[in-house]
Amino acid sequence: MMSIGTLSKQSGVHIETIRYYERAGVLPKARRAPNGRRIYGKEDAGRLAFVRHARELGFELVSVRALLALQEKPELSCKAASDLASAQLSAVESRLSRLTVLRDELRRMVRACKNGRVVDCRVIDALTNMR
Amino acid sequence: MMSIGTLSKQSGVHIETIRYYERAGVLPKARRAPNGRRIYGKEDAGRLAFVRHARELGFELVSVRALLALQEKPELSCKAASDLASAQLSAVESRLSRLTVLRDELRRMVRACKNGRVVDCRVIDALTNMR
DNA sequence: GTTTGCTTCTGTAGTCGCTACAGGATCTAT
DNA sequence: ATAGATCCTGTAGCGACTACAGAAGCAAAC
Repeated sequence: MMSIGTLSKQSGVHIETIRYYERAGVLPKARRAPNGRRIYGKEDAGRLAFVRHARELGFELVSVRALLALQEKPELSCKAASDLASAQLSAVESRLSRLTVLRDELRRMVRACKNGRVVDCRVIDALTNMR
Repeated sequence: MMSIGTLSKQSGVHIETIRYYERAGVLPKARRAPNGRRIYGKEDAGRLAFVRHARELGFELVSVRALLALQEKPELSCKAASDLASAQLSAVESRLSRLTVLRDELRRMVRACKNGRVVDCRVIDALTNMR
């Protein structure tokens, strides 16, 4: 049993974000103490961790909700979960390859600029005369 | 000399985005025809291309504004431009390494889920019992 | 017992980079 | 003259937070 502040410190998730997650429906409506304050148990900490981890993996909140819905019906096939993960995987792979191209271009840009004048600057030049 | 619609088609940038860029100060206030409509020349198309390319490289609009300000003072050293590009480069590199970790984890998750039941599903499990 | 200061509450507004209208004006083509 | 395309401004919406304002409660020092 802990307050929202404790959960926040423990998880590293801002208080406002925890409340936002409740509003957004990825955390259940929190139990309240008689004074109206939210109280959380271990289960809540686990669910918050689940949400955070999914977010870090790039899942959007709609996908997180979908995964949570699956979790609550353990008799179903996990095809849907695996489909979500596959979709996520190809999104990540395409971001990776795009980012690799960008990194190479930025490296070239930085290397080409050895503190000359802006008029000779390859950084700006690279952005201006592209393709 | 062209209309905003033509510039939009030519550049592949939405009309609304072009107007937004003007509002955001990364495109100059457009020249207007007597009827009040925006008209653009080659120079504007070039600047729009600059902005788009910088955005695709992950520069935020504030950085784009900074790069444009540099561009207008060609007598300065290009250290500032190169600093911006270096910052951008390390941001991209850290995103890359994070994404690589995520990709591996997602691959493991997908491989581990061979359409069993949710109760055995490694996708959800991987998100729940992490670290 | 009161004052200080911390935590929490709700509700609303701001962020970034667009995107999508609504409602009106104006252009072009038939 | 009329239809449909294009343009204008202004405002609101998106996602995933983040940041406040103003009120209430709580714990501890004085």
